[in-house]
Amino acid sequence: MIDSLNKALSAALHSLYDIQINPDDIRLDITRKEFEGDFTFVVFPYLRQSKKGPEHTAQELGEAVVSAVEQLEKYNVVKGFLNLSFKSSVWVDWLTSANITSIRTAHGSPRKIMVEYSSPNTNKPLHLGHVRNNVLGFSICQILQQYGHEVIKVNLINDRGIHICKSMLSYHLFGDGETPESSGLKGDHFVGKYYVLFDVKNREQAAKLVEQGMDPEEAKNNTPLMEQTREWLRKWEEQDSEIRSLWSTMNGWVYDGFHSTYDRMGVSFDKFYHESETYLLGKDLVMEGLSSGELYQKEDGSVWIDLTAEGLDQKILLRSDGTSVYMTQDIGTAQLKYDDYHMDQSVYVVGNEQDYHFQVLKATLKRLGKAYADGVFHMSYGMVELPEGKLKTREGKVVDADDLMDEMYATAKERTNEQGKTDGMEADELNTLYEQLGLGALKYFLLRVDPVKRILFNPAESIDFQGNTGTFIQYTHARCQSILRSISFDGSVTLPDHLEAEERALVAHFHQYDDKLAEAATNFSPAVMANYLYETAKLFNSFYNQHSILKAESENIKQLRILLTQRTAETLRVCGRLLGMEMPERM
RNA sequence: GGCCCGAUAGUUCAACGGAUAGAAUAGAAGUUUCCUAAACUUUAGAUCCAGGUUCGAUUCCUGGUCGGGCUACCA
Repeated sequence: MIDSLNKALSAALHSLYDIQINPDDIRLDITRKEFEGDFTFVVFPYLRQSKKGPEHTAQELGEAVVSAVEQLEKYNVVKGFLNLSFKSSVWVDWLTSANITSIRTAHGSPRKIMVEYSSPNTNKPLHLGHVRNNVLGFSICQILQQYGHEVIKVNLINDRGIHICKSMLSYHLFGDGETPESSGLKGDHFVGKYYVLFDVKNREQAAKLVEQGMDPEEAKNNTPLMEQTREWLRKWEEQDSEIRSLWSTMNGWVYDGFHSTYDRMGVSFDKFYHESETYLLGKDLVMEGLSSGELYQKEDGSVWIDLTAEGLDQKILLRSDGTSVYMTQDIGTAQLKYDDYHMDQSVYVVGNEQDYHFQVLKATLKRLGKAYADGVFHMSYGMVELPEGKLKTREGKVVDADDLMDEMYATAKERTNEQGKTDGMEADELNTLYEQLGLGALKYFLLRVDPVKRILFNPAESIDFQGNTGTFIQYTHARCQSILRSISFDGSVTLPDHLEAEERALVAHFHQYDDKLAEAATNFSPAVMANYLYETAKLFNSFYNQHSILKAESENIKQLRILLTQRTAETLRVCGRLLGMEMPERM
C-alpha cells in the first residue's frame, strides 16, 4: 500500500515541480485521529521548488496521486498537510491477507546477536533492579528474534571475588551448620542472609578500631574479618580444596534459588559463563597490546591504555603486581564469547552506572585491533530507585524480587476475587491466572518506560491493575477470547467494503505493527512494543463499546468484526510474548 | 573540577523536526434489561529557564538551573 503511494508521490513531485526524490525517501506520517485520512504527506519542504502556497501544492499533489493510485479513495488538504485515504475495501483486503504475527526478515540484514543480561552476583538474592534487567534483556531478545535476527542469550555469572568470600566466611564463622533446608530459606536468600550478617559483624569490629583511634574509612577495610576475607580470596585462587568445596556448596544453593526465580519470571538463557572461569582471561591480549605498542607500561610495572584521543581517560589494565582488573577480564571474556559464537553484534544489558566502563571496553578492544569491537553495544538502562534513593542490599533498602512477585500474585488474587468472574475455574487454573496477572502487571510496569530513564518505585503505592497497565491488556485479550469461544471466523463469507471509524482505526493500527517492531528492534526499546500493545487494547475496547460483534447488522459485518477480534487477540498474544507477558483466556 | 544521562498535566508515562503536545491516574459528570464495567464516554489540567538554527522546535545546537550516575592498582 505504502509503496504505491510513495511511488506516486515521487512521480507527481517530479512531473509537477521537477523535484527528484527517490520513492524510498518519501516520508509519510500516520494521519492524526482528529483529521480524516490514513496517511499524511507534509508538503512544506517542497514549497520552495513548487513555487506555490502550501494548500495549492498539496491540492495539486493530492489530485495527481489519487488519480494515479487506484487504491486511493480521496484526499483532503489542511494547510500544508495532504491527507490521503485508501478505499475501505483495500483495508479489508489487507486485513484478510495480512500475516501479522510471522517473524520478520524482510529488513534484509539478519544478524547473529549475542545478548548478555541478568549477570547476577552469587552472594545475594535478586532485587527489583535485577528484575528490570532480566525483563528488559529477555524482552529485547524476543524482539530481535521476532525481527528476524538470530539471538544467543547469555548470562555471565559473577561467582567469585571478594564479595563472594564475605558471605562464605560469614557462613563459616556464624552458620553453625545451618542449611537452606534446615532453615526453610530459599538458597539465594539463605546466602544473602550471611552476606548481610558479614556487614553487620564487620561494622562492629570496625567500630572497635575506631574507638582505638583509627580513621573510620580505614577501619572498615582493616578489621580481622576483612583480613580473613582477603586471605580466603587468596586461598580460593590457590584452589584450596576446603574453600573451593564450601564455595561450590554455597553457589549451588544460590543457583537453586536463582533458577526458580528465573523460571517464575519466565526468562531463560542459551549459555552461562562463569567469572570463575573467565577471570584470568584477558592478560594475554593485554600483553599482545603491550608488544604492539598500543598499551604502555609504567615504571612500577602496571599496564595502561591511553584513551584520551577518544575523549576518555587513561585506564589501568594490569596492576603493578601483574594481576587483572575488571576491565582485563571483560576484554578476555569478549574474546571468548566471540571465539565461541562469531556473532555480528554483542549486546550487554547493564545499568547506566557502567556507561563509562563500556565506552572504555569498546575503545580498548578497537585499539587492540579487534574488528568485532564495532559490534559491541551497551544496552544501558536507568536504575530503579526507591523514594529514598538507590536500592542497597547491604543496608536492607531493597525490594526483593521474590517478595515482590508474591505480592503481585496476592494482589492479583484479591482483585480477581473482587470481580467474581472466575466461577468454575479449577484451582490450578486460578493459580496460573494470578501468576499471569501479577507478573504481567509487573513486567508491563517495568517495560513501558523508555529504558534510558530511571524508574521510581514507591512500595507504598502498589503497581496498578487499572488504566495503562499489563492487566488492561490481558483483560482485553480475555474479552476477545470470550467472544471467540462462542463463534469463529468463517472465511467463505464475503466481507463488507465499508468500515466504521473504529474498525478502520483498528485495521490501520495493525498495519503499523511492522514499523513498530522495526523501531523497537533497532532502538533496543521494548517500550515501543509496550505502547503499541496498549494502543491495540485501547482501540479494541473503544470499538467493542461502540459496535456489537455478535449482534452485528448483517452477517458479513459480523464476520468482519470477528476477524478484527481475532486479529486483536493475536496481536496481543504476539506482542505480549515480546514483553514476556502471557495472555489469559479468561479473567 | 571533568565527562555521561534525565527534566512534559498534582502524579506516572507518550509524542522519526510537523497540524489544536497525547494517555493513564488522582478530581468532576455520565454509561450495564445487550458479546467480560479490570471497560467505555465527557470534562478540567503540562513542554525547567534564556538564547540560536528552521517555513515550523518538547524534539536539533549553545549557555544556565535542578536531579541521577561515572570519574579507584573496586567489581
